[in-house]
Amino acid sequence: MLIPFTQPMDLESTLESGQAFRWRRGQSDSPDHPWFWGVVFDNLVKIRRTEDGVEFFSAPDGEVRLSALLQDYLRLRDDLSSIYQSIDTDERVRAGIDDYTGMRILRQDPWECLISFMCSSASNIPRISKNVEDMGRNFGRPLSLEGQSRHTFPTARELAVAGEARLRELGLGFRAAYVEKVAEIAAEGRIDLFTLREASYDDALAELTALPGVGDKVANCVMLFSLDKLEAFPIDVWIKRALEEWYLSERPGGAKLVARELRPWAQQHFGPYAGYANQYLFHKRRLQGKGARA
DNA sequence: AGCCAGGCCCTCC
DNA sequence: GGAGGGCCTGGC
Repeated sequence: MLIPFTQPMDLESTLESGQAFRWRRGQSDSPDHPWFWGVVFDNLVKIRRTEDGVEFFSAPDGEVRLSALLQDYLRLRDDLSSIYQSIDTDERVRAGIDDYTGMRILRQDPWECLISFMCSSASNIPRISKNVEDMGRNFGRPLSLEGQSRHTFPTARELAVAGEARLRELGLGFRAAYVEKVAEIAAEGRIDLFTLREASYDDALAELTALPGVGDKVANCVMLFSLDKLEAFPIDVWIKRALEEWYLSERPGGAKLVARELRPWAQQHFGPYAGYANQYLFHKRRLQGKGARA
């Protein structure tokens, strides 16, 4: 099915910029319009950009049923031109926008997003992807589309039943205990992530960081990528480097802001779509590498 | 070999 | 309140 869409939409940077960990490139496809395979809300989806829009296939829900959800997931209703206008305050963001025009923040399943970013502590994207995929394969339910097989991301109950020991076997390391605890909390209904979409930024942050293994950085990722908090501003080592070198190194005395002051500064500086600015700066910085200062 | 990764938590001062 | 070390594991 084709979702007609002529506004900027770059699937490659959107799906491969470290927001989500389940997207894989299809093999032997036309290089101009590669298929991306992934799992979205209990559906196996393959998707690609075409001249006219976004084309996709899905199962077990058919394309007609999944179309609205996918538009939602891809945030096709975000008006990128006005967002760009809002965050384009300097040449650094401008360069990111020029390089990755059409990169969008995703609107993911909050549960999968939370557990995925809990797994990101002191890790890296290939390993996080492996952890998430392994959790699905071992504790989720099978999905198939056109002969390809993947698994749903496990529910809170499924992960709670799995337990720390089995999660450690999958290579989650010290994160396994946190995942088990949070899965138990969610399975018992002691936190409802979807209602946090309606909560204020501060309230959502407080609720999330009360969870074991969830600190300021992970909470901001979850809020940005799944809870509609586009002002969220995750500060990891890449963003910290980028801010310090690109924005703060020339401050009087070269005084560096401590981490606690960094986010308020960024949210003030970049405005209500600070999370979009974050994503463009992060993606550009990460692909440049830690040594690049230009 | 030893250090570091897209953090978090706990202990100390 | 904030600096510093420990934590699983894989990769260089």
